[in-house]
Amino acid sequence: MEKQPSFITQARREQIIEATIKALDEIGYKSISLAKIAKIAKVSTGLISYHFSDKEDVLNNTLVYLLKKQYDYIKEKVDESKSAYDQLITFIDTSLAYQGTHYVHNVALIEIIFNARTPDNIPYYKVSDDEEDPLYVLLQEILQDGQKTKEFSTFDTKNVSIIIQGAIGESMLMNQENFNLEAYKNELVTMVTKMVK
Amino acid sequence: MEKQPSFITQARREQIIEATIKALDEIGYKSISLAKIAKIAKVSTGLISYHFSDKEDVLNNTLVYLLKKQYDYIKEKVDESKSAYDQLITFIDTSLAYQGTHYVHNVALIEIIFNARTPDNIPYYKVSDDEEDPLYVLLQEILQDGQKTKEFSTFDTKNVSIIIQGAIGESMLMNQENFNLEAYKNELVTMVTKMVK
DNA sequence: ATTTATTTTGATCAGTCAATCAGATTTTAT
DNA sequence: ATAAAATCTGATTGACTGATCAAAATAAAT
Repeated sequence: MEKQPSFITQARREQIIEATIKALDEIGYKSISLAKIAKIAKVSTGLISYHFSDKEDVLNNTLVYLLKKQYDYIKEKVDESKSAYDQLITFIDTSLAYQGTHYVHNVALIEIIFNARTPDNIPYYKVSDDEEDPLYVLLQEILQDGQKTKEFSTFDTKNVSIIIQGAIGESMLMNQENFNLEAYKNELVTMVTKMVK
Repeated sequence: MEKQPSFITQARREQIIEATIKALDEIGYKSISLAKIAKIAKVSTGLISYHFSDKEDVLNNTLVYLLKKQYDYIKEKVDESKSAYDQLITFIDTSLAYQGTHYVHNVALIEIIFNARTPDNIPYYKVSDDEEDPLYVLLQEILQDGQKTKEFSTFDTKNVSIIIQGAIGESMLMNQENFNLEAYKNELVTMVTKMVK
């Protein structure tokens, strides 16, 4: 039986993870150092090594933390809707809204996904599979449900998931000044409706 | 008047840039070093410094090189089509095809865009504007043309450009094994047709 | 053939950083 | 109160890397 980590350990780990997120936003993956994380978290560098096996372990845990937060946020909202169509719109709305409300988290997510590599040196963005990624699974399930209930027409749910996720993801990369998130949301909802109905 | 770089200089610079692309694919932006680039290019580290001001200069020139290659490839094909609709389909086809034929170039492009930062530490992916990016401009022009000639319905060309570019870009990140690029291309063309017609 | 300019090498230097660890501090158990 | 365990610090170490530069090799000019 595994021993539960103490509350102090849990709190420290979260504190270090939050500092890592902030550091990723400020200086990026390439320049991040344990010293920088320690400074933001206001702890010593040694403490990071005490709570994590190494730097990679810190970043892996930060990635898991970020993915879970994002998924939980979206999943909770989607579950409030009943029809497949409403769920689909909620999925889009919430995904886009998350970018506004959790901007720094999104930046950190991008920084890790496009830099972290598996032990055999394969980048995460090449690994991340639409069959593993819970958000992809959720979106595909919504589309499949809609086809079952005849709300949606016939199309390949996997490919349409990729189109929608791509359209959502692309807006993350938009320059905030020249970009009207609300207008984009409306346009995307209109277009997705044309696609699936 | 500026002196033209000699042929040797031009050839060496391209050799180093091609080695950089290969290195980015192999070990990624984070781990890339002048020593690694030098090893792949089969030259000494000092030679890189002789032809480029610093490491950042190497990567900036590699980015420009990659963007130009991609744009030229797509632009040439698009210009062969006449109607706006044909151009739009060609744009999608060619963009997706480029990923297949120039896979390593695409990986290198991703590695740089999501890591390189401006002197004031702003990531390129936050800078890259749909108003500057030639590919975005090209796509928006196609959409605007189609609206002028009544081939397309009314919609916001900027936002729809983002949707289409997102759908194209997302497929770059797909695991090659479980992903049928040809089927995706067909689905995307179908969906984009529904969107713009 | 000789001088001058260009190109290339690889050793060296200075700086950075991840990881370690001996010892200090705090918490928990007895 | 005391011992044991857990938590934390910050200096140190060893490895790595970008950039420099003196000297060598090559090419071009005279």
